[in-house]
Amino acid sequence: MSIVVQTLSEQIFSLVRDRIISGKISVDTAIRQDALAAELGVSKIPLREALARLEQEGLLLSHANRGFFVRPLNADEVEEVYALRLKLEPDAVGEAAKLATDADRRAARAALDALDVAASGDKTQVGRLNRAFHMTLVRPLHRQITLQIIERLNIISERYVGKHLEPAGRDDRAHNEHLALLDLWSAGKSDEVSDLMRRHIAMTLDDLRKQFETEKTAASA
Amino acid sequence: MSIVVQTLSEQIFSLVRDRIISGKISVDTAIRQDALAAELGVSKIPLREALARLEQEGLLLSHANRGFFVRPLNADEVEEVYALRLKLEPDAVGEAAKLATDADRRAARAALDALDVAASGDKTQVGRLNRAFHMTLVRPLHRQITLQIIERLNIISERYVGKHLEPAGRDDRAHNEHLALLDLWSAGKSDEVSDLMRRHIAMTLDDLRKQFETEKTAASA
DNA sequence: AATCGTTATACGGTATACAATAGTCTGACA
DNA sequence: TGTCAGACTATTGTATACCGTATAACGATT
Repeated sequence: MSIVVQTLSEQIFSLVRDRIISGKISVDTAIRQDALAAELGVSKIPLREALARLEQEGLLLSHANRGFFVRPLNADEVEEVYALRLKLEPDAVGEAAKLATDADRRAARAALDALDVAASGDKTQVGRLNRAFHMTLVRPLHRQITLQIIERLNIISERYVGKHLEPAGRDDRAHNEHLALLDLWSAGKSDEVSDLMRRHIAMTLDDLRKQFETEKTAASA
Repeated sequence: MSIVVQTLSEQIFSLVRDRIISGKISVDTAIRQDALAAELGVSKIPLREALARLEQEGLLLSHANRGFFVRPLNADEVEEVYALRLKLEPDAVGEAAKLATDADRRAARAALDALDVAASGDKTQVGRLNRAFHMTLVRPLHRQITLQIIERLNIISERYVGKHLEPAGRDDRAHNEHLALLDLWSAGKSDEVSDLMRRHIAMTLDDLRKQFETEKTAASA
């Protein structure tokens, strides 16, 4: 167990990232740097470093001399992000299943348990823990860039899921799928887990599409 | 033509990125922040923002209180990056071929011309212009995240290519492949250009593999 | 030789200042 | 009444000076 020192900039990065994901920061107005820095009790240097990182990560946009804005959501990007996930994540999870150690399997199990706990309790954590679970299925691959990209795609997905899918029965289905995924994965059934992951992602995309559709018709009504 | 204001931080980002790509910055020693800032005639604030971005981009690594290091190259990462490119780039180029406008085609042509000029002149620009050409083939897709990811993968690739492949006859082959790519792409032959791109990437990977092999045996001799 | 202090260097961060720019407000003028 | 120039304001982006501290290098000690 290696201890990891985190700089302020890195802590702020995660903190602001989570605020963006959970929709706590307005999309239309620039982030007030002085105000946010004061609120967090830091100076603007580590804050701006974190914001620069977040722009690189695709969560923020910056206009010179106007500041940083949360990247707006739109239906096209959903298609894009899920298309990318479908290309990368199922294969990665399948390969990772072959490489997973006992410790990896325990970690995945633990992540799923934590997700279940949150699902029947602190809903605000569901998104984060869902992502964490997904990532444990990829991590044994030990491919840093692949991992980073998949994590980034999961983060963006989470913004859409959190915003548009207030689960109704969805919870249950996700839970069952996750359980099945974990079983196949733990058994090293590479192809099967790969297939299931493909379907798992595709179904979420489908839910999002439908939701976007109803929201659009509702808006035009 | 929209004018774009660039902050210092963004300029430094590109500048340092190019230095990393071209191997001008040592891999083993931390980047001396005040020295580099002084050399560039800026303060450490925009410099550190740029370095934070570059870490997010996967070109640097930071250890708290020790600073930023150039990410070391290794054979495993080559496999990883090219595997990712093969999954994303051929399809993207194929799709983009369908969507390209006349202006897009002119831009691609121009990018290839610029690359050819550099290939028989200022070799130091070949890497950058090669990447620029590749990106013109993807750009009409208008998928920002896909584009960013592919560009990032191309940048990482460039480090390896620049470091390990001193072209001998390779130049010619690349030129011919690029020309064929551009023709198919401009003709909107989606599947064909996709296939050729797959082969184009695979061949470069193959060259890199061989080179790594000979370098390894040479080192152990 | 290995371990343990000591010291120097550079990093991460704060506080403060300031020029440049974008947005806003105001008032004159058509 | 509408609009347009110009003044005013707020905030960004950058610089400068400074501090505490982690890390590494070095030397002393056993």
